[in-house]
Amino acid sequence: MANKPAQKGLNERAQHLLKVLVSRYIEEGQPVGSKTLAQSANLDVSPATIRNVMSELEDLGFVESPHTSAGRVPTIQGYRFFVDSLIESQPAGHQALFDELQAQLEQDLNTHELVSSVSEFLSGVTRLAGIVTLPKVQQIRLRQLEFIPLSERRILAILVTSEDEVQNRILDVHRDFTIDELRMLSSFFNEQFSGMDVTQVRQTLLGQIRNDRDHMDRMLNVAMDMAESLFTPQANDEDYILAGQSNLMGKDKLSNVDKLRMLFDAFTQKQEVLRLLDQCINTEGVQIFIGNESGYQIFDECSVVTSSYSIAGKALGVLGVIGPTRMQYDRIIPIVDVTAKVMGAVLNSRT
Amino acid sequence: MANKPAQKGLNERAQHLLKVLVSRYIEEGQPVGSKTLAQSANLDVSPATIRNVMSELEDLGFVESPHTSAGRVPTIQGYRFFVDSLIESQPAGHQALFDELQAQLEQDLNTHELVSSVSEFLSGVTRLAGIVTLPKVQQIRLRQLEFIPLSERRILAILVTSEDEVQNRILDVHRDFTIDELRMLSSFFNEQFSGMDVTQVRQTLLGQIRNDRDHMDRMLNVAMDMAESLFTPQANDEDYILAGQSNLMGKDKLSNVDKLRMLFDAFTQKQEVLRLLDQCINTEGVQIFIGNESGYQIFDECSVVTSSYSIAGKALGVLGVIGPTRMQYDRIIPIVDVTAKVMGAVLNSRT
DNA sequence: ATTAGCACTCTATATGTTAGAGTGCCAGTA
DNA sequence: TACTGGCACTCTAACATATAGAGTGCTAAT
Repeated sequence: MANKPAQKGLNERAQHLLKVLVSRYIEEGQPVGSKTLAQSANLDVSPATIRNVMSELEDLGFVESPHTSAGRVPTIQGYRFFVDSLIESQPAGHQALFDELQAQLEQDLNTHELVSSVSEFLSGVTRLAGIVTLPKVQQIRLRQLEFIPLSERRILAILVTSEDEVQNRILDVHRDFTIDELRMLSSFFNEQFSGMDVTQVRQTLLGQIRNDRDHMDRMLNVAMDMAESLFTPQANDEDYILAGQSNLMGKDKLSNVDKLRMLFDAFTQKQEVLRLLDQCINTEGVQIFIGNESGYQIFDECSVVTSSYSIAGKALGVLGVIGPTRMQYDRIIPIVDVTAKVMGAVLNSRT
Repeated sequence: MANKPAQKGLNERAQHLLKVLVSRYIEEGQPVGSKTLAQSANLDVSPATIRNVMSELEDLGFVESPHTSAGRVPTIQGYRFFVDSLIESQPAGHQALFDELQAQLEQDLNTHELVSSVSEFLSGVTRLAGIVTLPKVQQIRLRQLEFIPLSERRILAILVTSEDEVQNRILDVHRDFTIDELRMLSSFFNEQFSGMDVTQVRQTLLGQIRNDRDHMDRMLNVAMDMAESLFTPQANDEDYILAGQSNLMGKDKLSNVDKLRMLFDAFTQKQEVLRLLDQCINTEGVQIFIGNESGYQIFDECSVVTSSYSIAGKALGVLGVIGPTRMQYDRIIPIVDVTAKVMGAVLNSRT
């Protein structure tokens, strides 16, 4: 009566055993046998019974055996079930650590430094690779815009954002501008758009163009053209900062040179990694990709644990850690979770 | 009469044999035995004779034996002698490659992109890690300087250099400045210093301060203060761009995980690597560090081949490759050499 | 449903054995 | 004196073989 199959033919005992098995394997890195398991799980059953259960679990695809006499190892599906249903995350015991992080971040850092700090924090605490994307520029507010003439037909545009971050872009334009003209332009922009976030600016611009472009004077028309190229998102908006990648060296499966090399190359190329991270940005809470679940071959032997960080409810970027599939999920998950929250809080407080 | 000891007791035949031995070892990666060597060197002597010579070479510290029956391997001293006296560098056969490089660099790249391109070129052609320092800012000419007020007591200074490179620095100042004041300041600076290189600017400033600071009006005094913090070299002047570090993975001795990991960490920390590179900047021609010669433990199993690149005779930075001690010096050395020259030429042509 | 018992499988480890490569030295030769 | 052939010696890498231990799956008994 009590031991009815709980879900998908996995009764409570089987779940408990799976949990203990995965935990032990994560700790030891060795296949777990029936005898060991019988001792670890406080179940008062014999190894033979365990063996029967293991056989079930193997049929269902949660564990597998490297070879005949070698105990069992969790499969990706096994990890997945473990992470989804069996884990009880320690509600972040490391309060002191996070206080320290927060204190550090509240110093006068620019965005780049802040992102680096967080990435290094993640890598340091987890002893894995930490990764943090730069905040999406579109969602950052414009504070100031200035133009400086460089040479004939080249203008340097300087955007100062609410984060004290400065961006430079060189514009190639169709004709010369006098200094006065440039001054007019910049004060026009500053009056109109200062304080708006970049997406808003873009939308406003597009709206104006549609409505009454014909009625505007030539000067304004020029301004519109400029602004368009200025507020078009640029490739370098999409970037991340990685820390502690060397932590991945010599980690069981990853000690395979070729695998590791492909992974490191992917970190340098960035696009593939970015595509994966982009998938996470609009997801609430912690997201986990185990092994090939991500769909990217490079991460075959890896797991990626991410969470998005946000300001005023708007997700600005993604952070997380990358490590071997055999990682301490129960410890890592709350760390990533809380780190994202701390980062969001710090970003919010400096608005 | 002909076979007199040439130098340090190394007669011509011994030198020839050392050369063949090192070449073969670089190619094959296997200890070279007397029989093999007797065949490879066209000397018409028996293996027994070779053995006698090897014994000498071993006494002198040019070769060593991993174990009793394993042939000989060059020592660091052996490589050194090989590189200094025995090598005949192929005078850069790869003309086509360099033409391609030059063409690529002559596109409209900013400094950062240019440096990256060169680093990737080096890594691609040599299949080792390429490294290129950013040009020392001090030796770059100032083109334009602008100030933008950010908030009370904070001013954004923008330096545009002759390379179309833009640098931002935020200045914390003691009092507020009106926009007009800032305008005055910037036009003053531009009149005085535009076209000078940053070192010159600094020197001029120091001179003026010494001479007649008291006689200047308050405004100029302020300007001087600003300029001082503005033209003080900053830490980020010292930086490099590394490419193809993953090429170092799985390279004989470097397959040792711990060694490789230390090396990768050093690349991330940068300071140690930078200190080594800095030593090279004022050296004419190609410089080579073999194994522990560099004095840095991290490079124990590595060789570093560098050359400085310069503009109008002034060395601006250093480029080179990093690889295992067992690298094809005869091929690598001219590549590094010519690359430095091409880079210098390109930088020169865009003045 | 659970278990003890047993035969079976597979790995990891140790132990030999052997072939080959290479050396160093000695005595002979030009 | 400079070279060489010959030989005993050493060491490694590769292969074969044996053994202990871990763990399984099945069966028959509870």
